[in-house]
Amino acid sequence: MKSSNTRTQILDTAQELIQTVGLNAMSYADISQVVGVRKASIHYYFPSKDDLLVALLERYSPYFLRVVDTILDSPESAEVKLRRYCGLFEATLSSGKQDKACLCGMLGAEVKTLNSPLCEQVSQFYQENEIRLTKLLNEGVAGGVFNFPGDTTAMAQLIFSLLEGELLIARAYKGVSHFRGVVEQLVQLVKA
Amino acid sequence: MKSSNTRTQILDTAQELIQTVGLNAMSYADISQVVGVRKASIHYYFPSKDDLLVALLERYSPYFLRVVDTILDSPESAEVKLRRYCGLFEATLSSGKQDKACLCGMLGAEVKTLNSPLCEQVSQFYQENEIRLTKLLNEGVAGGVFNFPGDTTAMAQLIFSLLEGELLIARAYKGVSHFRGVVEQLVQLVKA
DNA sequence: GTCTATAGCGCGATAGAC
DNA sequence: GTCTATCGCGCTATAGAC
Repeated sequence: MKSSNTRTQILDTAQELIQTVGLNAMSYADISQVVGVRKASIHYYFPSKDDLLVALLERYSPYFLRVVDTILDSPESAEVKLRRYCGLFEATLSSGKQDKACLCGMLGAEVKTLNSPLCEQVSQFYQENEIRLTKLLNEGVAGGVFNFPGDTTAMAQLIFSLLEGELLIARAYKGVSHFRGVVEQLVQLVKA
Repeated sequence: MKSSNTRTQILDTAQELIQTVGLNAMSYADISQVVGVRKASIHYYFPSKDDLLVALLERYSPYFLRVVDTILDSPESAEVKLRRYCGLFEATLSSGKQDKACLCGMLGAEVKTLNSPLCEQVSQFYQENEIRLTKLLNEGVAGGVFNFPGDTTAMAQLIFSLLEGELLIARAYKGVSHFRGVVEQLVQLVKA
């Protein structure tokens, strides 16, 4: 269908814009210009901006987590899995014309301007990532690949915050090279 | 002077608002309501929003870095210094009515909407923090308090990204307890 | 489904009285 | 310095023709 294609284009464009400039700096007019339809057409698919954002998160979060699950289920070593997980974030950073952050990282900054169901969706995304990272770390520790002090849950939280923060810092500061250096340091830490 | 007092109130309010909802969600009207003067009066002190933001950064960055320097110059152990540095971020999170992020962390998310002199000020802040963290880590390693693989520069970048990211995550997710858990994990990592 | 047209509001910013 | 008043713009959103 042509209609669902427009819908997808709107979602894709909105996501890219939010990941670049943030939710509060993105407008229907911006989307309109990229997709090539009028603002009113966007309202046909997503009556309010909240509707658009809900649809965006309902698409983004399961997709991202499914990719993570694929990594976790792969036959690679825990170290490779961790590198691939970090690679998802690096790919986000350097895809597109401008450096992008994680969708939910951007929304984390703007979280106090969201209504509560949306907050819930964002924090749910964080939680699901931490759960998967914990599982990954547990595997690595059990297999003798990883060895670090403290507990895996706290370490998973540390890694997730680090990646989300690093995406924002790298955008303003040194770009991908900064990101890669930090990931390498992280891998050293867990292997030690 | 009464005038400079109003100016300070405007800066304080603007900073708190940006650290809570972000630059693009904050308006002169919002500041006006808190300070109790009209929008036009704010334009008297800061003709444009950029002027306000420049003044804000010129006040925030040196102040924050001076506090960091005080910590570095104290006679404490490297571990205590690191904990106190992290404590600066925790204090930011839980001061005020709502959870706040670091000013430059918020601006990092919105960096693609800033003009280049402002970007420069933000990335300068990141750099100065990383420099001081590197120094702190070097001290700890030299004194035998810290022991971790990899190099201190990358570790400093990791810690800074972690703290900036954690402020954003904790605001949406589990608040101060999440933050404290991650800091504790970090301290374990560097001491190992 | 997509369009034109427009309502209604909040924004940053300025002019000029006091 | 602070005010009232106002301009011009961009925003979200809606109504109604095609």
